[in-house]
Amino acid sequence: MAFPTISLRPPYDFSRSIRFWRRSTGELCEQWADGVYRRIVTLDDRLATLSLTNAGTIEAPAVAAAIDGRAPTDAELAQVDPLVRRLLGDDLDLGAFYAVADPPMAGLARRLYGLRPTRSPLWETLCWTICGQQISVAFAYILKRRLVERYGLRSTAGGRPLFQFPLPATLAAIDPDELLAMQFSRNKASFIVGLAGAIDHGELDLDRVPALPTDSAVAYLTGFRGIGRWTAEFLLLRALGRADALPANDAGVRQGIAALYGQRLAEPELRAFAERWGAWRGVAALYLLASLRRDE
DNA sequence: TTCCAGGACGACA
DNA sequence: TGTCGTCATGGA
Repeated sequence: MAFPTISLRPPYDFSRSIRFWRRSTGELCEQWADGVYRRIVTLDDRLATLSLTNAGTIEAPAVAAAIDGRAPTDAELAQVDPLVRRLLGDDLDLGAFYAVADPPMAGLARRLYGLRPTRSPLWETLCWTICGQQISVAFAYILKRRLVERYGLRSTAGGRPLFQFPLPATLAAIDPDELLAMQFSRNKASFIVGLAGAIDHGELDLDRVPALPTDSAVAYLTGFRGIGRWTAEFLLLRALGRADALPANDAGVRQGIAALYGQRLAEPELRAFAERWGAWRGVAALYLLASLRRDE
């Protein structure tokens, strides 16, 4: 069956970009198997499974899109096109980043040529980031998986389970003690249930975040309990692809700089160091994180 | 055993 | 305003 293709901004390495955030095979809200990326999306207020496969090259990138395993209708395609572009970060001009990279970063960019990490929904990413506060990534994946399995909406795609991340209203209604039993810390349980409630009550409006400049978005988000500066910056980088959002307190970013530049920097020094990348400091942070992975 | 992971918060000076 | 203790778990 032929699926419509969506042309993307070059350079773009689909496979490398999809793999970037996937550091666990236990991820339930997205799938990457047999060259197909799948995620539950909302079209016309109904849930559907979006499938993407590579249909181009790094210099002429394109993806083929399917909805629920079939070709999307014209009306669906009109919604899928911008959704896919947001998901794959098509607005990010890697060529412009590569042009401002200093020699070590330029070397890293050559190694990771075409990497433009996939984005994920704000609420899901916010919860994931809170799961990841302070603990190892591996354990954070375990926490997220438990949350999704218990409270998410299960479906099946490609013969495997695929979940919609639990809605704020669902998590707002639970007793935080339920999360303690799943090995969430008291703080994490309180943060997630509290933020879910803030969204459910209209106090926290994640929909307004994309329209805010990065500094304003950080200020807005850190006004809520459980969201510190690292969480806000990491969220903006991962969920919205904000090129200038630098999670300077990130252990991985610090490691990446130590490995690439031989300097172990604390947060204030790291922010000053990152000024060399200007408005691309967030993308540089992503490349630093990628540089630490054995499979890259 | 100790330290460190993709930190945040509250108490305290 | 800046520092410190605490929270939680697992791997090195």
